[in-house]
Formats: sequence, structure tokens, C-alpha cells
Amino acid sequence: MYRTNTCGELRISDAGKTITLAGWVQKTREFGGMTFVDLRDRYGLTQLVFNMETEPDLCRQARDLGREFVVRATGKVAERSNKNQNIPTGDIEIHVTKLEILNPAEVPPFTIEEASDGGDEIRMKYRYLDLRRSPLQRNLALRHRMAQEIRKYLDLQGFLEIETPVMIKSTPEGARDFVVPSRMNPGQFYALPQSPQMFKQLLMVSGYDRYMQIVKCFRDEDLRADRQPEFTQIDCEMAFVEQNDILSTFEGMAKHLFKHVLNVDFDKPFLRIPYEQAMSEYGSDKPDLRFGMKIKEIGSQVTGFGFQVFDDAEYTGAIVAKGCAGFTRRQLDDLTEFVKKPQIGAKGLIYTRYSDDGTIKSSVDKFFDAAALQGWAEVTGAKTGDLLLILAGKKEKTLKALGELRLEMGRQLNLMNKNTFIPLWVVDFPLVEWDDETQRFYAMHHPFTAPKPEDIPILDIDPGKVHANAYDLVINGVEIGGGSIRIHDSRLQAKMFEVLGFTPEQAEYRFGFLMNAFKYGAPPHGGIAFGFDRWVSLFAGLSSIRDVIAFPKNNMGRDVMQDSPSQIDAEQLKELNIRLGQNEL
RNA sequence: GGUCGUGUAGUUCAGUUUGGUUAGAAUGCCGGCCUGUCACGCCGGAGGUCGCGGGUUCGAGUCCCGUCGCGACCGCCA
Repeated sequence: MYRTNTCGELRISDAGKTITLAGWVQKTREFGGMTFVDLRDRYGLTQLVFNMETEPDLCRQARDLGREFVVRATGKVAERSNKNQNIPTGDIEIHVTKLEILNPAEVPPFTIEEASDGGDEIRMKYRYLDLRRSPLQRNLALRHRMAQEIRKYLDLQGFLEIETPVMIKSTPEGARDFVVPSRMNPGQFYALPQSPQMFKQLLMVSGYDRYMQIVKCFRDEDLRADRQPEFTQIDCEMAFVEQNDILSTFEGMAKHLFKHVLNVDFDKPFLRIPYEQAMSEYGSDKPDLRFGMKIKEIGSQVTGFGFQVFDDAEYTGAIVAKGCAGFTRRQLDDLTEFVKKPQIGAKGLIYTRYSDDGTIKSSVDKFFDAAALQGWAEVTGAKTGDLLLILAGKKEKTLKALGELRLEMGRQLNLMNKNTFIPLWVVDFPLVEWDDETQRFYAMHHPFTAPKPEDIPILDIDPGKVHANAYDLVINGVEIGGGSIRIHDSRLQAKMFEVLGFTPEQAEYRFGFLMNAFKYGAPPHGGIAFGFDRWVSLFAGLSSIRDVIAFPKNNMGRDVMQDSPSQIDAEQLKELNIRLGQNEL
């Protein structure tokens, strides 16, 4: 046997046993007469002891060990005279009788400990070293645990895990595709799937009425801390269901995960909020409900006083920051700067302080008297001691800005505890959105999403007003997953393509196989897909998904360890029938 | 495509506002001392194209222009 135990399991009850451990040297501490070595593996840290008086050769050998040497040590488990409360193996140590260096190591560029001294860049370059650290190992173990629990739950619900192809047909709708040239079919390309959307719908047509897959998806779009070019979805589809069947099945899955991974119970059903309410109350389609501070419309209260900004505004809204009447001029200026950033895009910020001493002071006192300001308090629910923050402008933009301001206040006031989880369903999304640039409607979810039956009559007249049977699971302001009931009627699907501005020929070229399939008895069906990486990072309390992916890419889509993407030889290009443009040569 | 931040020792950073002698600290590394450490301690040492290129200047880590890397965000992501 290579080793008899791991570095995390020995306890005081093992004292006296002769054991063999193998692992990495984390640190050596040398004294005149003795040497301590911390030996690490995936399971923990165990202290090895060498005594110069009793075993001088071994002790000298131990002193030559460097950080991250791979060693095997045999010895006797002994109770420590000085115990370490901080680690699980802190009551024991190993009196080593045999030490083997399995592999020496160069000095690593950063320390491989719980908290490394290395920054992101160097740790990404040496990802295999960073992955040795316990925070990363915990994250990947959490990811594994969650994947197991998901499969366990869905298996019990009768879902089949079915693999779908990775090389598929390119569909220009939605995100940009990554493409793969076909050597055997010169000039033609596969695409990597943005999701297995059409395949899972075909599986419904084929009668696999409960499908699931934990699957890689690929989107060639610009990245963020929570977006990678390749990412993992928990992809699911069900036949013979209505929206509520799907929501309750996957609410069950979410609760199962919370219970069995974090030991968090939810006794009540998740809140369900229509899209329009989410937008009007939180200025976001993924509201963070860990705190209130709802947006209140105050337009009718503030117009007609001769204040141009309000009088001309399509919309005026406010949020109440509880207990913030004491904000300094400096703090308010900073908030104004915040909302004026181009990313937020507000023209300015108006505020009213309802001070503890009863005085009311606003940044627009010239136009509004105390009675008017008191009226605002009544409409918004602002009390003595509160601060009212007001934005005005175009409705949609102003709501989004208020939503950002609300989140900023939530951060400043520490209202976002990462150990509190408030899940909700956002429902009744619009079916399509208008794009000014290309002068056409785009599917908000995807082109197979079913309109709400009661809205079908206005699909021709006013597509922008049609609601969809589409839903998102949102937890703490993070969109964890989303899905819809699908269109299973080929005539309605054809109508949908028409609304999206496809000619019948274009629809046939891109989606013909799906529409054909629907002619042969498609069951009513719908599904959902979850961003697995985001869900793991949420459970891990992290804001970047990179720390829950073993080998992630940076924000330019590069793997800085492999240094990919990279050029390929002329020979390979020739074989693939690809000629590069002048810029790339 | 855009906005912002950042790049100095193996590593993490200070120094840049106001240009001026030999660019510092901590940690890691190497050597010495130390028999109960576990962030060990003490003494000593090595270690720098200040991202790269150009410009201004008597003089540039510091100012200007360009460029590259990294990070965050907006657009984008059905």
C-alpha cells in the first residue's frame, strides 16, 4: 500500500499506530534540535516530527525538504505535548522513522496555503498550483456535491440523463456561435451549442418526457466575472406539463440543494413576481430581495411646481434609505457621481433629508415647500431620519438607474448578507423586444417560447405587448436559471418566426428539422436551464464563477496557463481549407 | 466597440500628487543560531530591463504620446 492514511484523518484515538502518509510539504519549521514538517494532501494537514538527538540522519534529511516536495513518511502516531486547536489533526503528530522524497519541487512562485500571497494573474498562470490550495479544493468539492445532489433529486423524479451532440448546426439567432471547420466538408462548419435547446425539444417529441443533462455550453460573447465562453448548464425539459408543474419540480430541486448542501430550509413557497412588477419595484428583472427599499413612483406628486426636471420627465421615482438623513454632503455628492456614471446614465440625483430633529431639507427647496416635501414622505413611506433619493427621466432607463442606486445603497448599508438566500421566480416575461438598430423584434427568451394563450390574439397587432410563458429563478440578485413553455404547434411556431421577421425559407433553413419534427406528434412541453457555475459560486459565497471552475479563461477568453487560443500551422489550415485574412498573417 | 482602474524584487505592495544622491517595506528564498513550533523567534545575505517603445528635460519609476498585459463595468450575452 502506498499510504495507509490521508493527511486529514488521524486523531488522538490513532495514537500508537504505525502509519504511512504521502503528500506535499507545505512548510518546515526548524529548531536546533528538532524539525517540524507540515504534510498536506486533499484531506488536510498532518505534522511530522524529527528529532536531531534520536534520529540525526532523518532530521537532516527533513531539513533539506523544500516547499511542495512530494514525500512519503512512515512513523508512529503520537499525542502532541503542545496541541494545535486550529486544525482537526492538531492533537497528534507523526514520529517519523522513514522518509522518502518521491519528487523534489522548485520553489513555487506563490505560497500554497489557505490564503496565498499571490495575486490573480500569477495564480491563473500556475492554475495547477493554485488548485492545490484548500479554498479551491473546497469549491470544486462543493461543485461535485451539488452535481451529485442534482442528479440524485432528478433521478428520483424520473429524469433521464441523455447526452446531446457538441458539434451541431449553427443558428444565427441569439449569441454568437463558436464554429468548428469540417475537414471532410470543405467550406462548411459545425457550431458548438449555445445550449442543447433544440435537441431537448426533439427528445420530447421522441417521448423521453423527463430529460436532464449537466452539459457544457458555448457562447462567443464578451465576458464578465460571472460569464465564461464555455460554461455549464443544468439543462432540463419535461413533456405533458404546464408552467406550474415545471416551477414546482425545480423549486423542489432548489430546496433539495439548499437542504442537502447548505442545510438551509425553506418552509414557504418561493415568491413569484411578474416581470413588470420586478421592473417597477426593483428596476431589475433579477431583483435582490434580501432587502426592501422598493422603488416608488412619485410623478403625480412632483409635477406642476415649475421644476423643469420633474415636469418634463416621463417618469419620476424614488427610494427611501432608512436612517440615512445624516448622510453628509460628500456622501450625497458621491451618490450623484455614481448615478451619473455613463453605465448608469442618470442626469442627476435629487434628495430630501427627513432629519431626526424634524427639519426637512431637499436639494430642490427652491421649488418645493415643506408641505410638498411632507407629501412625498407620505407617498414613499419615508419617516423621520430617512433619506429620499429621487431620479427622473425616461421611464425604462430611470427605473434601471434606480435599481442600480438601490443596489449601491444596499451595499453601502450592508444589507446584502451572503449567508442569507432569498429565491424567487420572475414570471410573465415579454415574448419579444424591439431592437431599434435592426428595426425588428427579437425573442426575449428564445424563438420557441410559447406566448400566453390569452395574448395570442394580439400577436399580430402588437407583439411587444404579448407575455410569454417564461420564467427565471433568481437568488440574491443573481439569475440562476430560466426557461419557458415551448411552442409545440408548427403553425404557431411559423407565426412566431414571422413576427421575428424570418421568411419561411429562412425559418426552414435554420429550424426546418425542428418544425418537421413537430408535424409528427409533438407533446406539449417546456423546460428550464440553470447556470451551474453561478449556482455553485452563489453557494460558495463568491462573486466570480472563475473560482468554481478548475481551468477558467480570463476576461479576454484566454487560458493564460496554456496560452490559448493560439495559431495553428499552415498545414492544418490548408487541410481545413481555411485562408487567413491579411491582418492575421 | 466604449468607460474606469492597474502594471515597481519570486510574491504582495509603498514611492508617481510636487521630476533630483545608491528605488524601499513585508513576505518568500539562501546562510547562521535555536528541542515544542504550528503566521515560530533572532542575526545576516542575495534578489529590480520600475510592462514595452518613443518623446519632453541638464535629469523620468514620477510628466506627455503610443502600445501590450491584467481586472471591473457598459454595449453584447435568444
